[in-house]
Amino acid sequence: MARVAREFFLSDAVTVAQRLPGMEIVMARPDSVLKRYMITETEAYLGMEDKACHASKGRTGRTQVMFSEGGHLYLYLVYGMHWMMNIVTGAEDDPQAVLIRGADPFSGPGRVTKGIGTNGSFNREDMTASGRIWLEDTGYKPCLKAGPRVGINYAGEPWISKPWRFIINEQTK
DNA sequence: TCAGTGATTAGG
DNA sequence: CTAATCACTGAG
Repeated sequence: MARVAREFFLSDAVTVAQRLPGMEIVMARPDSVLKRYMITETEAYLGMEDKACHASKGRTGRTQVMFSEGGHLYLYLVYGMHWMMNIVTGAEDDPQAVLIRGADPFSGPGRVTKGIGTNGSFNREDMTASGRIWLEDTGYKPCLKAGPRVGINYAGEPWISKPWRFIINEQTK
C-alpha cells in the first residue's frame, strides 16, 4: 500500500475530513514494527474566519504550523494533559486542519494520541515525508454521519452549528 | 457533576 | 509578571 501524497492534503479541511475515515495512520515504532490504526472520526477546522479554529487568532507561535502546507501535523496540549492531533490541510498560508477524534480501537482525541503514541515531538511533522508516521489509503469508503463539532461553544454561531464532525456510520442490522 | 494539569495567550 | 482559557478524560 502506498503512502498518501501531498496533493490529497491540499484540499480544504472539510473535504479531507470526509475522506480520512477509513484511511490508516501508519506508525513506525522505534523497533521498526509498523502499527496501523484506521481513522474512525474527524473534525474540520476552517481557517481564520472559523472562530473555533485556533488560527482565527492569527499567526502565533502555536498556530504557525497551521499556515504551512497541507500534510503537516499540528499537535497541542489541552487541559494540561491531553495531546490533540490534527492534520494540516490546504495550501501554504491557508490555515486549516482536521482533528483526529477517533482511530480504531481508540475513541476520543486524547485517547487516540495516548494510544498510538503521538505527542509534542510530532508537532510540525510532515506526513508525506516522515519516517515514523504517514497515511495510507485502504480504498475503504465508509458511510459517514455528520454532526456539529464538540467542545467549541465559545466560538458562537454560526460556527457551533457547522456540521463538520464526521463519524463512520456503523451499519445497524 | 467536577477536578486535574500545564502550555498558550492577552494584558499591565 | 499575572490571570484566564482550554478542539478532554476519568472518577464519583
